[in-house]
Amino acid sequence: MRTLCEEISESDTGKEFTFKGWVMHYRDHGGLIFIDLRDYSGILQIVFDENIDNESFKIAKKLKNEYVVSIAGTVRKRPEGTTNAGLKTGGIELLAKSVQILNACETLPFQIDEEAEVNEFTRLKYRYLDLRSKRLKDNLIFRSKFTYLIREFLNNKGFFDIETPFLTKSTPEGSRDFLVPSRLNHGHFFALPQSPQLFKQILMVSGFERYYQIVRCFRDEDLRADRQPEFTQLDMEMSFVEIEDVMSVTEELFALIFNKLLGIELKRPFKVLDYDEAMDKYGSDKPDTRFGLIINNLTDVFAGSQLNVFKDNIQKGGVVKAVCLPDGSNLLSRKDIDELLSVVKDFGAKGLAWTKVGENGLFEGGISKFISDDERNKAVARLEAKSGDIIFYQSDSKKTAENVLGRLRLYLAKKYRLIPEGRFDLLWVVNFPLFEYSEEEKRIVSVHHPFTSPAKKDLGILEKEPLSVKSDSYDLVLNGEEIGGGSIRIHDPELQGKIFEILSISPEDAKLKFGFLLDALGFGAPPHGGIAFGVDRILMILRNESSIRDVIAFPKTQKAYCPLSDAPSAVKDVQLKELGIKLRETAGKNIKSE
RNA sequence: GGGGCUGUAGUUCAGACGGUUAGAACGCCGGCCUGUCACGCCGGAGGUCGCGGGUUCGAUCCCCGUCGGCCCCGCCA
Repeated sequence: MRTLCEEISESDTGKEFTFKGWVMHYRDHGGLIFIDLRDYSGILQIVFDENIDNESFKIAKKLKNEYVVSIAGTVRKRPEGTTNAGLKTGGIELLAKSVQILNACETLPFQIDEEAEVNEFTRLKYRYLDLRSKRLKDNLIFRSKFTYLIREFLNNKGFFDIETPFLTKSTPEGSRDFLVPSRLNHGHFFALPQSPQLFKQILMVSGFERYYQIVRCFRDEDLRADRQPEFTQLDMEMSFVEIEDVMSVTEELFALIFNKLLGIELKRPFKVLDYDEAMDKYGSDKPDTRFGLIINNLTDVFAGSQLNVFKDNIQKGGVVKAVCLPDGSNLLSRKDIDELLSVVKDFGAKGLAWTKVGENGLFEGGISKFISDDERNKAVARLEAKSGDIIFYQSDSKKTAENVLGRLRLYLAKKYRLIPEGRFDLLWVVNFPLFEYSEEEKRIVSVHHPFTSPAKKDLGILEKEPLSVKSDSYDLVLNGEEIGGGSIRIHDPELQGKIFEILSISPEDAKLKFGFLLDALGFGAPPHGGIAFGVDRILMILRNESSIRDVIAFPKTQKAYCPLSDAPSAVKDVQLKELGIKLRETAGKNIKSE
């Protein structure tokens, strides 16, 4: 019978127990040895005393860090003055009566729970050791509780957990597919799903009405701190619903998660921001609303500006927008301001105009001498600027000005620590455009995906003004990260056909690529809609981590390589032969073995 | 595809104008220690300075290339 380290307490004093786990710390005092024993529940101090049990004491002498042991003994209160407030079991200890070494451990490539940050490649190579650390272990246990809570909630709400294929069809829109060659159909390939989108819609046609899945998705794109080639989505779909129904279930779910896992009561309903307003005020479709630095439009104020960069741009139809950094005069030296210029140039800005706000709201430095009293008073009023602030201006196309200022406000907030810690800002962004024009492809493309329903009110202008059409889609944003998105889908094959037409996807192509969904829509598809959440990203934010790698058990490096398993790797020629595959000459250069 | 930072002992980091034997801390090995908890004290081992080439009398340091790691842009419906 085995007991866990943190299962016992002072009330167990005098009782005998057996513990099994790892030697976390080893402190040899000559005639007395302490070890901190770690199991998945926590830590317990064990004492070996040569005068009390010489047999086990001799074995204890051989123990080293991370040895696996089984130790039996008696629980006792620690002598006065030797308790450890830092440990949950710090008031007690186990006096060992017998000990058995279950397994030894080689010298560690890095210290577990070491405060200094160990090179991530080494940590990934020995991931099993890194996962012994409290931080990563707690993250994964949290993840398990998180997914359990979701399943419990959705099952109670009448959702069915239904699996969809991993070996599926490559689809043209969206991200690059991971391909899997078919041995039985040479020259044909499966694709791993970017998401179960088409299948969950088909499940609605089948009449399940409420579906969910916590499912792996695959996208062969470049990696980032918040992007892995395989990641986990909470995928949901419902029949006979409107936007409000999807939002309502989502909000209830998130309220539950925050309440049960973080002890935080979320305010409901969540804030809802129009896409246009998000772009206008935050320069982003995933605004971080934890801090100010709101972008303001000053185009009307500077319509008659004597500053040519402002005047000419406005005449061309551009905008002048600005953010005000409170106390910026103190925070930034002249050199800092100069450095900001190169920062915003990286963001795509042509320049960076600025003014300091001095006494009585008068402007100093930068472009102040080109600004009239009237322009200044209006700008100060609109930005609610106070003396000591700095105002940064962008005069450019609406798109560029908003993008630059949106990124500038994030940059400034991070650099000058304006983001309050421990705060969670959840909000919806709605009324996205249905389409946008792709310069690269020289055609109209979907902002969300081609099955997203246009907003009812815009159906009349669908063909005349497609770029003005809004969609019935919604994104959920947490602390400036997009953590989920979804839409009401098109369930009318005729409307779906029109959308493909606008996207310049021919009926033949549409049939080839999505034919099975289009067929299904023709057999009594109910109105339906859904949403999908990035599980890893949510966990990253809830756990206050800076990378999703820290909430994934076995993540990959930025080159999509797994140092633990050495994947991907070359395969034997016979394997390729079976698949009917011959490598191109250029592919051979990087092959290391076999 | 592009930009930035980076690679020195098992780990985290120093290092020098280009010049004897490349240092520290932690870890590891050995010894001492009965109340520690990142125990302490004494001693010891441990280095292809990522890899390849070049310049040089001499390169860990300078130059070129290459491989890897992290962050970002593009990309990610």
